Amino acid sequence: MSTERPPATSYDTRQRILDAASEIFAKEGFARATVRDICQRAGANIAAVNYHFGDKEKLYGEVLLHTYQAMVERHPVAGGVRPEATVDERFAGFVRAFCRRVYSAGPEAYLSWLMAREMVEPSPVLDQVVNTLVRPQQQHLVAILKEMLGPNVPDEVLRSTMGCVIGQILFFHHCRPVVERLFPDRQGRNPDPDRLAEVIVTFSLPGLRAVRAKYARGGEGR
Amino acid sequence: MSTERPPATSYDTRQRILDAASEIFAKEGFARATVRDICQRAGANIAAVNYHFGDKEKLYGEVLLHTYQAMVERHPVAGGVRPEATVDERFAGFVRAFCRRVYSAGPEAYLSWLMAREMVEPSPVLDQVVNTLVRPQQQHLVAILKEMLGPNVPDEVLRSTMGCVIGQILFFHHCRPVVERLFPDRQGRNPDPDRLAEVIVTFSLPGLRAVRAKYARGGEGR
DNA sequence: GATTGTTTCAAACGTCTGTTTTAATCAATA
DNA sequence: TATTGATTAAAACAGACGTTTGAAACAATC
Repeated sequence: MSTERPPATSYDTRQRILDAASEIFAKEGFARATVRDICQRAGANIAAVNYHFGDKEKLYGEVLLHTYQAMVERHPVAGGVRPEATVDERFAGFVRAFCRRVYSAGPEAYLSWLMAREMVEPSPVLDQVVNTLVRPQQQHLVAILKEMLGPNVPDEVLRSTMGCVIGQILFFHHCRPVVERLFPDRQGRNPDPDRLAEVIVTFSLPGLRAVRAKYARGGEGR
Repeated sequence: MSTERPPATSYDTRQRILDAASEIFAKEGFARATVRDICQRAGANIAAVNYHFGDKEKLYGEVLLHTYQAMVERHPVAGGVRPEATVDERFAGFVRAFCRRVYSAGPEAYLSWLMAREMVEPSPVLDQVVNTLVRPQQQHLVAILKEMLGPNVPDEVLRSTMGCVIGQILFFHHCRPVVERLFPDRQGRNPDPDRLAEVIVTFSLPGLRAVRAKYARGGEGR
């Protein structure tokens, strides 16, 4: 339409490369993914990556940022629960949204795979991803947890508790190869996000109350 | 001493390569680790890997199996708690032993790194590792959980609960790059295994009782 | 229609990797 | 001491990879 942005054809190749790259990076990882594969799937020439993105690493950076951004918009952190709801409900909303992110299927699952790989082979963009995209999520959860655990809980316990919650959510994703081999009958099937979220909430709420009770001093314990 | 085993020198190179390889595979991953680096660190010739192990992949397989085996012997699954102890104590022992395995330092940490990489890029030996080394650990935990959750709990819930427990333990290991960037003051420091285990037990016991209560029918509910 | 700047293309470059080769070295046997 | 088999060593091989090159194709401007 306007003359300010690059013409349609070039934008298309750029976008096609981004799409192909997000799939191949997610499935193969940065090292095993080849620019030849990416360009072939995108129907572009090998030189296109260097022309449009500079090099393989910058392409990867753009893929990771875009994919994470899209996922945050697709599954907002509150999980559809209004801020006026009870803490327990907001907690359940957070867990449900997170589970839906992690246990999606198809192209929506690419982010989970990319991030899992980042945990083992961090790339230069991870700093930016954490600071601009992960931190808001973490702050949302910590705010909820602070409300649930009371004002006296030390920061270290708050962090551990946060780890307990997120760890439960991520387990079946991060340990999938082991789970698949332990239970071959379940092979290839993702856990149902909402049912998993329900189990995690059932499991966590009493634990959170126990932690609160442990640190409730000064007339807080009922 | 005896003439039956290979002479000392050759055994030494073989062992030196194994040691060097476990470090480099753990730190760099299978793909980024080069046989040149491994042989240089082992003080051996490049051809030694192929001579003693066949190829890079077989060397890796032996490294993973040996490392896992050593860790199982170093931190037995019961965590020093006797079988006559209460379920809660045995549960705490399991969690503590697992935490100590995952959050060791130095060469003892190699297994955690190797396994974390396996979760993202499974190798052919993973089948054997899971079946011969992981499964006994899992069965030990499941036996404890069955005792804690009662007979009526469905297998799927049992599995989810197991995931909740292991997920909590693994979080700070599997998500270390994110945790480091969220809390730069904690950078480089592993969580203290025993304190983390304590938090996880405190957090989990009430959750486990809640799950038990949920599935306690037929005169079980008090 | 000529010109300019952008985008595509095929081919090649240079590097790094796992592996193989072939000869040298070593230890033990006869 | 001569011989045999196992081990080490240096060098080269063959393939894959990210990147670059230089020309061709294209679109927009004058």
